[in-house]
Amino acid sequence: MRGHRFRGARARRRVGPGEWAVRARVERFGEPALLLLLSERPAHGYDLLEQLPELTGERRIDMGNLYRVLRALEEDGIVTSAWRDDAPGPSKRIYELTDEGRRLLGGWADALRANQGLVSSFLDRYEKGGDHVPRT
Amino acid sequence: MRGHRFRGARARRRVGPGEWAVRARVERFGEPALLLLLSERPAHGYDLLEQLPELTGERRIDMGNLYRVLRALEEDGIVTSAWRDDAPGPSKRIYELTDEGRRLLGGWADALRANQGLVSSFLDRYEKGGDHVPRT
DNA sequence: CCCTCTACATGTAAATCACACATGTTCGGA
DNA sequence: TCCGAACATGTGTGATTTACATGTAGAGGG
Repeated sequence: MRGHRFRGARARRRVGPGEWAVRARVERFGEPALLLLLSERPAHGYDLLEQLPELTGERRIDMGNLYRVLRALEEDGIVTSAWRDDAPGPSKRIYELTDEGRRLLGGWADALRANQGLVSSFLDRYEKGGDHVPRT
Repeated sequence: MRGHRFRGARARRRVGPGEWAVRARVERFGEPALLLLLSERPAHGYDLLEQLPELTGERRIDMGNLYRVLRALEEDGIVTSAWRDDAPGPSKRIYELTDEGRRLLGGWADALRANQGLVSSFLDRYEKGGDHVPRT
C-alpha cells in the first residue's frame, strides 16, 4: 500500500517519543555542487548523478530534479549542452560550464563562506551557553 | 502598482546581464535560531523578532512566518507558551523551551557541525581548482 | 476621539523538493 | 534469441517552506 511512509521535504522528523532527526542543508546546494563538478570537466546527467553524492552528502540524488535543474541552468545561460552519439551506450547530453557559470560558481563560493561564518557564530554561542541537552 | 517586483523564495536572482546575486542559507535556519534564543531566556514573539536578525544574518524577519513556526513548535512539544498581562503594553504570549526542545537544539547543533564539514570540503575543492571567475 | 506603536495572526503565490512513473538504448548471460 | 540489468533522459504531482501582503486588537499619547 503506497502513500503511508515518510513524504515531503521535512528538515525535522520524529524518530521516537521526544526524539527528532534533524538535517541541516544549505538551500539549493545541488546547484553549486553541479557547477563545481562541471567546472572540473564537462559531463552528462547520469555521470553527474554518480559524482554528486560525495559533494552533497546525500545518499541518492533525484534524477528527475537533476535534469530539471540542468535545463533551468541552460535556460539561464549558466551551462550549454550538446548531444554526443560517438561514445558507446545511449546518446548523452553533455553539459559544459559557461563563463557566466564560472562567475556564478564564484558567487556561490563567496556566499557559502559567508554562511560558514554565520553558522560558526551560532555554534560558538550555543557552546558558550552551557547546561545543554538533558538526558532522554 | 503592486505585483511588479521580485517575489518568492529564490536563492539566486539576476541583478544585471550575466550577474547573479546568490544567497547561501541553511534550510529552516530560523528554527535553531529561535531555539537558541529561547534556550538563553523565555521570550515573546515580538521580542524574538528583534533578536533574530543578529543570529540569522537577515535584515528583517517575517512576522507571519515567525508566529507560524512558534505555533508549530508548540504543537510538537518543543516549546510551551503562556499569556502575560502583567507587563505594560499589549498582552504577550511568552514562549519557553521544553526539555525536548533542548534536545532538539542539540540535534540542530550536531547537524550544523556536520554541514559545516561538508561545505568546508566543497570550498577546499573549489579553491584547489585554480582558474576561476573570469572577468565580467 | 484619533492616531501610532506594539503584538499576534491569517492568506496566498512562488520556489524547492521528494517520490513515483514513463521511455528508449545497450549489453551480457541463460 | 529473449530477458533483465544498467545506462540515460525525462514528466507528473503533492508537500513543504518562504516572501510578502493584509487583518485584528489593545495601549498610550495628544
